[in-house]
Amino acid sequence: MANPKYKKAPLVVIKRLTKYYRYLGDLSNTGIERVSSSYLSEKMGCTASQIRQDLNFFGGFGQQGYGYHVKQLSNAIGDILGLDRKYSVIILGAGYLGHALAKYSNFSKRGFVFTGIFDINPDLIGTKVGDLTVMHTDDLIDFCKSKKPDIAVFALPKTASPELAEQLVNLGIKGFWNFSHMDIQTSKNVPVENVHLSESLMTLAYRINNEEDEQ
Amino acid sequence: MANPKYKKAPLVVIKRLTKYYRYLGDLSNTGIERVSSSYLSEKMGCTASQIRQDLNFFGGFGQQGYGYHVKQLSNAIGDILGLDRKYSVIILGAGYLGHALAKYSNFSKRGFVFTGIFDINPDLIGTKVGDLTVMHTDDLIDFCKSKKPDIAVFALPKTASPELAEQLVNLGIKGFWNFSHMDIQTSKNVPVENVHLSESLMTLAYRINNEEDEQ
DNA sequence: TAGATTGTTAATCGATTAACAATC
DNA sequence: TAGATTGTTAATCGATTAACAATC
Repeated sequence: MANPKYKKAPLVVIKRLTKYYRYLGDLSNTGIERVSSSYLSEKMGCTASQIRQDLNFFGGFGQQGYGYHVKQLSNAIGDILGLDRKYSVIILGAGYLGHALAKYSNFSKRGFVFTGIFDINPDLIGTKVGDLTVMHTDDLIDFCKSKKPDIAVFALPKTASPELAEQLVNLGIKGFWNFSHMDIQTSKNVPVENVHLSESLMTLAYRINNEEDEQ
Repeated sequence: MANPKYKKAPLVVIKRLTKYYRYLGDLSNTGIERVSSSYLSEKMGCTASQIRQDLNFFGGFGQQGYGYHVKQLSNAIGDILGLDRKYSVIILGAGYLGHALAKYSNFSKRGFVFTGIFDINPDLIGTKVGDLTVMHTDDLIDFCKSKKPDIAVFALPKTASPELAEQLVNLGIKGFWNFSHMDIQTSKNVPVENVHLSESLMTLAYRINNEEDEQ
């Protein structure tokens, strides 16, 4: 499944790749065709050396004396990240967070297509979220069997049952995007990307109290 | 403003501290009084050595032969993170994301109190979000002058004006929690915690394609 | 050609892990 | 006391930066 053209990179590199991808998209939108590692490094607040090191890990995308071709590089990074295919995504939890994610158009632009949204709250079942209709969680298994989604989003406020993740993996879910408090663990080694909002906010609190006046 | 009891730590350590805090809270809720670094490390999937190293950075919270007192340690970490005070938080953007954040009760439990929510959409002005009433962004400056909030959340779908952040800093905002695409830069060195959801989702895509079968 | 900028190696820096003495 | 587990130092590992030769 991995793009055999590129060797596997450490996660720190990948996280930075997603940032480069965003900046390159911005540059492309403003019509800029070429960019140097030093220009990008200044914009992004990192070292030019790091950018070149990161990119060179996957092969030579640049040209001496010229720099990098913005669109070409952007496409290459897209390929590395796996954005050259589509992902069917289901959302578990049709609260405000589920809504926010389902309606955020940037995701679909990158190939993430929301195909189902589920909840247990009877007031929500049948209501519309964009193009989708909220389904009952009882229908989740049947849905997965027939539609084979790739990614499951845990947008539930509280902890879901731990067995649910295991069940979903057996139904073919290949990755989890987890906004819930719960830790997701499955017998198969399926990747889980956690977005722990409280942890992010607490980090901000620390920084507010400890970074001021710093340059 | 920083808690003078504790020296300033690298951000990687702080991020882990927030995780320890979460796990300790869980342990505390299930009535467990003491915990060892090795037990915690197994639960969390890290090394016991790292936990001890992290905690020892701030001083000796444990006791040889016994381990750590859960509540005591949790409180100490809370103090380090700055959760021993209250933060007044305003939300910019009353869409689904703004709603989700405002209504998430876990934040207020940790001292983050939402005091205002703003939008430019006339259909939203005056509507209720929990206890709050959505205000027009035109009223933002007056609000800040009188209420002096600490944290501003950028929950806008698109990019806001870059000058807005600068203006908010001059009005006393001490930190930003940024969900928008935009990079927030201000003349004063005010901390910005970014939650770039697309980057997180793209990382998941990479991992789906490159981690499978791994143990 | 000269200038610019990459690709790439080597040096540095910081973070993680291992190990064990201290001590409850 | 003996056992358990921290506190802490030293060793290892990995990531970042600096430097410069290669080359467009």
